[in-house]
Parts: sequence; structure tokens; C-alpha cells
Amino acid sequence: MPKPPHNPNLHLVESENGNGDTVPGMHDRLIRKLGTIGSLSESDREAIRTLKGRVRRLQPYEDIVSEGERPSVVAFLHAGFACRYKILQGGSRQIMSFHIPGDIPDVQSLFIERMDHSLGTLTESTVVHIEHKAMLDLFAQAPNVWRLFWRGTLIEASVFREWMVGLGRREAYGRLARLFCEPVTQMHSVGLVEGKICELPLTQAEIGDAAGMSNVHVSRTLKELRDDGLLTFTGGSLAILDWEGLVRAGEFDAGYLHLKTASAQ
Amino acid sequence: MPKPPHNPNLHLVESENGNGDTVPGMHDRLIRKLGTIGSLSESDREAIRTLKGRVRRLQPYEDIVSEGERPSVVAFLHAGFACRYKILQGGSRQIMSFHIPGDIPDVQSLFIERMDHSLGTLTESTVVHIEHKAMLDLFAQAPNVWRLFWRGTLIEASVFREWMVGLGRREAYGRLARLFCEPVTQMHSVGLVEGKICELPLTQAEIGDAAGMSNVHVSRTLKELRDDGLLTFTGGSLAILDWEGLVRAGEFDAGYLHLKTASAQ
DNA sequence: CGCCCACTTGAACGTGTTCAAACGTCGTGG
DNA sequence: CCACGACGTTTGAACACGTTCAAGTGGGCG
Repeated sequence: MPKPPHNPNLHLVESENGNGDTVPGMHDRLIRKLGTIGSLSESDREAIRTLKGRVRRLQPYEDIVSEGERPSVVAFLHAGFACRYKILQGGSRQIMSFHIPGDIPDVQSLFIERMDHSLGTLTESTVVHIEHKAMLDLFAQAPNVWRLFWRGTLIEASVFREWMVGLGRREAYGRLARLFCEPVTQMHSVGLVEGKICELPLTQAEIGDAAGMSNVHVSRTLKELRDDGLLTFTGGSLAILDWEGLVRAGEFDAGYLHLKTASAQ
Repeated sequence: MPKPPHNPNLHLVESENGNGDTVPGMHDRLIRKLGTIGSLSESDREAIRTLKGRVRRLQPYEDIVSEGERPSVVAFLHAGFACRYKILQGGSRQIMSFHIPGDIPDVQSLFIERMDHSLGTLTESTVVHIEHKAMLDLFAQAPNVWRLFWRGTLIEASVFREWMVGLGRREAYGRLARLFCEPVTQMHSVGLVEGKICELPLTQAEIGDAAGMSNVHVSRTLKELRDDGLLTFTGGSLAILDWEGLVRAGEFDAGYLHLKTASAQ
């Protein structure tokens, strides 16, 4: 409860406009993301372009899906930032991943009925809900595509493992360094960032909940990283000042992301 | 390096006897495991029974596959215990999962070329290496089976997330309680344990490397759990004295394992 | 202007680490 | 049969990293 709660009561402006909707650029964004996972044939792309879904706009800190639910759709994150999290009995929160536009953070719900964690927005977001059936039809039609999605979930598992190592065996300084390396690399891979500055709309409390540290210690450790000339992070904007140094500090090796496209910087 | 190292130089008694081998009971064990993930039709079972592989016996603390390798086979763990791990630059180790007979801990290698972590035995083990091609043929032949395997990897990811929460947000006592609840539940689900006592061939150092704590603190925390009458753990043998208490201490809810069969106890 | 929220800073505290020594058991070799 | 070494475990004591509590700063927005 001391944490800034994801507020499930915020179900406000849910501007849905039909069931066969889509959003401009959605398919390109998804195809670009899948392209970082593996290669797509032209017919695969064709098939993907037939995907339709229900568009939904969400407020910051609104749940896309909540723990315990049994969704019949997956959520394509078209715009905005999101994260996976769990809340413990004592009220403390662990964030397990961050998500950027182009991600489908709950592909797993295709095969695992019950959500064992929640998925919430961090910013205003646009999500396209695609029926499970539509996804499974796509897989049946384009066999290469399910392999890509499977590979995507396996890469996600690899990222979880990497976070486990950070949480279990790295100390705060390296843990944070690494926590910044990862999304920068991912955003580069889908072309969401060009230079050394990127939008990363997180509060220090959220960083703490992802890194398993208190917000106070996040503040202090960020100061260290700043004083060492590695980065600045204010108002949800991250500026990388010394990529090499940051990589060294976090022992970051992008290999675990298994990206097909060239990695960051 | 202060850790009991997985010794890759121990490649000793590698009794391979051909390429089309199998091992008695292997298919039943695999089918039983898959049965905890989802339901299999009779034709699915037929198809699975055609799987063949190269049998390999391994010493304790021998790598099944090592980080950086690009395997062309998956490893079915027929007998013995194994774990996934990574070693950091400073020499510290993080164990990311434990594996019991019936598991195929590196299904991911079907779709991710390069191993981003190592997989090593904890005890003498028997492994059956199955060619990637044989697995992919099986998937093509029995479409329901790939769904099951995919679901299996998704459940594995769910377990990683649960460990992340433990590493990031739980303190030692609950973290260990939970660490014991999990394998007991899993072993019950595949019928490897009946009563309250089970073989869990881990040293305190290995438990520490899984729980992100020092072996010294593992020793102290085990003493607490023992003094509280929850369990005893000596010589690789775990005795559950108070399952309810252990579950409470670890806030353990088996839901994240998404087992189809009835859960432990 | 004033409030709210995120961030910062200081100080005390606590959980868990590190270092070090000692114990028990088991397997090996004299 | 006993001595010895290896290894896992236990225990103590000092220490460190990170937490918690508390107060204060600063910016954004009504």
C-alpha cells in the first residue's frame, strides 16, 4: 500500500468503436516487432495484415488485464508504455517487465487461461484487443508465424532469467545500469529511438519495484550513475551520456535479447 | 569461484550406444509430464512414443549444455536432477530453475540458437538427446503436441516470474519456504513423491545460489524453519513437517504452476 | 497561491554478507 | 584400524548494503 497503486477503478474513457476496428500503422508496428524476432515472408506479412481488433484507449496506471482474469483476447500495445507486475500480501510490488509499443505482452493468455499477474499501463496508451481465435487462425494459416510468436515468448523468458540474475546476484549500481541498457536496446531495435535520449516514462518508485530496491535507494544510486557521467534521468526522460561505461557497469551483453536486427548504438 | 563449480572437464563415462536408442520408461515419463501441462489424445501419445534419442549418462555437476553452445538436440532428463544457471564475472552464480525427471529443460533451443545460460546436472543423471528435427516433425504430425510444449514453456516463464518476485520482494525466510514448496508440488504432480519426505539433492550453497543469498544465511534460515517445526533438510533429503505452515510462510499458491493434475498434499 | 507528487537528503536501523574458525561425516590411503 | 583430507554445515563477530522513517525541496497544475 505504500506503493503508487495501479488503480483498477480508473476505467474511464474507454472509447471503443466496434469490433472489427483497427488503428493506422498497427500492422506495420507489429510486423516491425516480429522482424526483430525472426524473418517474415511476404505471405506471412499478408496474413498478419488481416488481423483486426477492438481499439481501446487507457489512462495511465490502468490495468489492461488483471491477475485472476481469463481473457479471450490478447492485447497489442500500439502506443504507450506498460508493465507486468504482482502485488504481494504486504502491499509491496514487483514489476517483472516493461513493454513498449509493438509488444503483445499477454500472448501467453492464448495457452494459459488464468492470468497469474497483472498488466498495467504506465502512460496513456492505445491497445488493440485481438480475439484469441483470430490469433490461432493466423497460426493455422501461417505456420511460420506461430514459430515467431513462440520464439518471442521464449525470448521473453530469457529476459526474465536475466532479471533474476540481476535481482539475485547484482548490487544496486549494476542492476540499475543494466535496467537502463535493456529498454534502450529494445527501442532501438524497433526504431523508436535514434539518438542518445529516449523517453522512458518511469518514476523512481517504478524503477525500484522493477529492480527490487526502495525508491530512496534508487534516488541515491541514480545520483551515483549521474555523478559518474553515465546518464541522466529526469522527468521520464533518459539521456545516455556514456553507453560504453553503462554497459561495463551493468555487465550488459545484449545476447540474451536474441535480436535479429542490429543492436543499440 | 568460491562456488562449487560445475566442472566442464568431467566429461567421463559417456556411454552412448548408437543414435536410435531409447531408455525403458522414457515415453511414459514424458507423457506423464505432458499430462500435467494439458490433455493428450491417444494419437498424440502414439506420436510421442515414436520419439528416439541418444542416451547419455552424466556425472554430478557435469554440464548438459553450456552457455554459448548451439545445440541441435534437446535434452530429455530421464533420471537425475539438474539446474539452469549463469555465472557472473565476479564468479557468483545464479541458479534459475531446478529440473526433475521428465523435464525437457532446453526446449527453447528449438527456436533460440544460442544458449544464453548453462544447464548442469546436480546428481548422476540419464539424459536422452532428441534431434531438433525429430521434435519439429512431431509437432507437424501432432498439432496438439506443439501447443502443449508451447504451454510448457509459458508455464516455465510463469515460474521465472514467481522467482523474480521472491528474489526482489521477499525476505529470506519466506523465500526459502517457497523454494521448498515448489519442487515438492511439481514432484507430486508427476508422481515422484508420495509422502512427506522427498529426495531433493541440493547443498545449502545451491539453495543459496537459487535464492540469491549466501550459504551462511541459508544455514541460519534453515535453522529457523527447522526450529519453527516446518521442515527438516539434511543430506539432500527434505521432510515436510508442516505443509500448511510452510505454505503460509512462503505465501505459496500453486496457481502459477498451472498444473492440470491435482496439486501437492 | 497552494496543493500534490516525485524526488532528495539525513540518520538510525536491520537484514544479510563476509571472514574465520570449528565440527561432523565420509571416503581414501597408510 | 586409524589418520587424513575434502566437503558441507554450523556458529560467532564485524561489517556493509540497502531499508525505513522523517523532513525538506522543487516543479506542475488546479
